[in-house]
This record gives sequence, structure tokens and C-alpha cells, in this order.
Amino acid sequence: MGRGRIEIKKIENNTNRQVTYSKRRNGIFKKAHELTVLCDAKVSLIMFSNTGKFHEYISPSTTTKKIYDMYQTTLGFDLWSSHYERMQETLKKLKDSNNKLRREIRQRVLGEDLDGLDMNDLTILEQHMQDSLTVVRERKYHVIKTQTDTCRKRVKNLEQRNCNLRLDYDTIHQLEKKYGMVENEVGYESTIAYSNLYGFCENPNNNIIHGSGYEPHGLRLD
Amino acid sequence: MGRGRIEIKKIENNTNRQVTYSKRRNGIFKKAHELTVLCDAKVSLIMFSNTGKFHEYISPSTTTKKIYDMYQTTLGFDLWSSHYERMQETLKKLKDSNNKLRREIRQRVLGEDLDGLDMNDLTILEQHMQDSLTVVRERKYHVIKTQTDTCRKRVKNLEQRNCNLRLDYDTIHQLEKKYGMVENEVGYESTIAYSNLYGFCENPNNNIIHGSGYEPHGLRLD
DNA sequence: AACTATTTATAAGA
DNA sequence: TTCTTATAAATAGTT
Repeated sequence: MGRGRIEIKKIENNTNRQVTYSKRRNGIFKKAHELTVLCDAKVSLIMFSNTGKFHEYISPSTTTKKIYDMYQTTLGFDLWSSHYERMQETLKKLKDSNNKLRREIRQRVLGEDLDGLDMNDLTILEQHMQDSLTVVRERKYHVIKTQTDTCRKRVKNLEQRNCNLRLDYDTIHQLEKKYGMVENEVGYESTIAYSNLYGFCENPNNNIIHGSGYEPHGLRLD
Repeated sequence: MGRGRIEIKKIENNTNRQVTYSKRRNGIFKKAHELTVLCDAKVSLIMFSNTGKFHEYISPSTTTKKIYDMYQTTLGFDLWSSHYERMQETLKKLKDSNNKLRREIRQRVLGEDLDGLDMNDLTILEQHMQDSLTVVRERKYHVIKTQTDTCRKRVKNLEQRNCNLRLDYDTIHQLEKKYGMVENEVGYESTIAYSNLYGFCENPNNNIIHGSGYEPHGLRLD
């Protein structure tokens, strides 16, 4: 239908092919629409050109989704069943896994759901829980040790700094006395009081750490 | 294109409509195929007639599923998202839940993965585990108690049955003696021996239960 | 994109 | 449904 008859085979000329695609695409869309109206049919027409360009016609009375649903129903198989099936499987596995985990937690963490277990199961479970408890306790003592070590270091450090401060203070005090520059009434007694206020040097093993921000949880440090 | 021009509106005559549908359907399929070949395009053409009859054309180089996948990709949205979305959500929730449960189990059951916990967490965890262990132990002792109670009942029952048997035997023995019907040499001594063989009645608190099938797990019954 | 000679599709009838 | 055929519609090649 045109100036000359053409053979139905791929049009090698690129421009020509694109023009023909455009013309015939319009033609086929028109036909699809006419069929829809004349015969009250439902038509889904999806086309991808050589270059990947997308065009579609869908009868106004329906949607592409509906057509594909009907398509599935008609052909009696699920186009995306493979998609679904894998998902369903994953879902089922996850659910099972979840239930097992929950049961395990109920048994081991809450001590519930023990009805199905016999003496042997219970003994093993008890042993496991005992072992885990030991691990947690060990961890706790490790944390305590780390914390107290840190505390000790801080205390040592503060003691050292306080000592230095007191030495400096004493030196200045002596100098003041020596050169008679006692302008204010700061005597030796107040120096002692100052020293005691910080409480270090005099008793390096005092271990004052309460209120330091590191809670010792009522445990002795030694 | 035909003997006369027709208006593009629904053909009311049923037969006529069906004939036109058939003819035009073939026409459109032919066009679809020609487009496929001439322009190297991919075409999916799905049609449902007025009466629900299904026909399709699909370019030989592809499949309906592929076209539909491309369609989705092109339009950038998931046609069956409504189907999937909830599933995806459930899937995600389950995965999250699963991970949480696993972590909890790692911490509480295996005593692993404790790095992120501070003293307070550890103390609470320890207390929980201790509580659960207590519950499991209580359950265990309950099971032991139930088992031993059952054992006791069995023993009592056997004792009673043995007593009755011995009484019967004695009665028969006395009768035999009385009427001089001692045909075999079964004396009183062997009666005692028989009685001792079962060991009941003489010492009702004997508690012979080892090998009864109920393992007492090394615990005394009282 | 428009034109148009020609092919193709198809409406109506058989 | 299929065939026929007159005629409408589509379109290949051209501008």
C-alpha cells in the first residue's frame, strides 16, 4: 500500500525504518482503537521500537494491569509466580525462623514455654543458661575491673597534681615568710586545711572515688 | 475501506460485530507482525473480545513477561506493587525482628555480643538470666517431683498386689495341709523365699525403683 | 510533515 | 467461518 509493494523484512536504512515505524505505529494504534470501539473489545498494545522507545495503546474501558490480570487468568498461570513464589518461600522461612527464635527466647530468656521439655532437655537447658550466666558475670567483672583501673589512674593522677600544687604553695609560702611579705593572714594552719580539703598526698591510698561519675556498683576495688 | 464507509461506533448487530472483530483482529495481527519484522520492534498485543475471547500477538524475539517487565521499568513503577508492597513490608519487619531476636539470643543464650552493654545493662541482664535459670530449675524440680510421685504410686500398687498374692498363696497352702493334699514338697521355707523374692509387704518402705524406666537423676526421693 | 500513487484492508454480500 | 469484490484506508516513496 504505497507507491510500490515492499517485502516484509527488516528495513536496513535507519531513517527509513524509523519513519515507517512511526507511520505504521500510528496506523496500528488507530486500528486498535477502531476495534475497541466497533467491537467493544479490550485491547492492550505495547510496543518497543528498535531504539527502545516505548508506546502503548490501551482501550479506554480498561487498564494495562487489568488486561494482564485477565491474561493470567485466561492462560491459567501466573506470569510473576516465580517472583511471588520465591518471596512466599522467603516469607515462610523467615516466619519459621522467627517462631523458633521466639520460642528459644521464651524458654531461655523468660523461662516460659517449658511444657514440652523432659528432664534431659531441662538439664541441658539449665546447663546452657548457667554457662551463659557465667559469661555475663565474667564480662561484668571485666567491665568493673576496667572501670576501677581507670578510677585508680585518675586518682593517682590527681594525687600527683595535688602534691605538686602543695609543694608549689609551700615554696611560695616559705619565700613570703623569708622576705617578710606576709600581707594577708594566711598561716601554716590554713595551708594544712587547704591540703586536707583535697585529701591527697597525706594518704595516697585513700581511694576517694565516690561521685566521680564512675559507679562502682557497691563493689570493693580490691 | 470496504464497500462503504462505516462510522467508528459500536456495531450493534451481534453477528456483524463478531465478523468485523474476526476480520479486523487478523488485520491488526498482520500489521503487528509486519511492524515487528520491518522495524525490528517488539510488540505485545493482547485482546479480549466482547464475549471474553482472548487473542494475543507477541513478537517472536520476546515474551509477554519480558514486555511487561520492560513496561514496568519504562514507566518506573511497579504495577503489582499493591500486591508486593505489603509483602515487602512484612518481609522487612520479619527480617528486623529476626535480627533483634538473634542479637538477644546471642546476648542472653550464648553470652556473646556483650560489647555494647554497660554495667547497668549487664547487671539487669544478669538478673534476668538468674531469674530465668530459677524458673527452669523450678520446672526441673517439678518434673522430678511428678516422676517420683508416679514411681511411688507404682511401687505402692505393686506392693498391694504382692500382698494379695501372698495371702492367696498362704490360704491355698493351708487348705492343702488341712486336707492332706501335699503332693509336692512346697514347705513354708519356700513360701518365705518366694515372698522375699518380691520383697514387698515385709518392708513396704523398700523403695526398689532402680531400673524402672523412670530415671531419678541421682536425686533422693524424699 | 505533506502529498499521492498504489497497495492493502475490509464491509457487505454470497 | 470463508470467499469475493467494490471501495475505503493505509502507506511507500517522494517532495
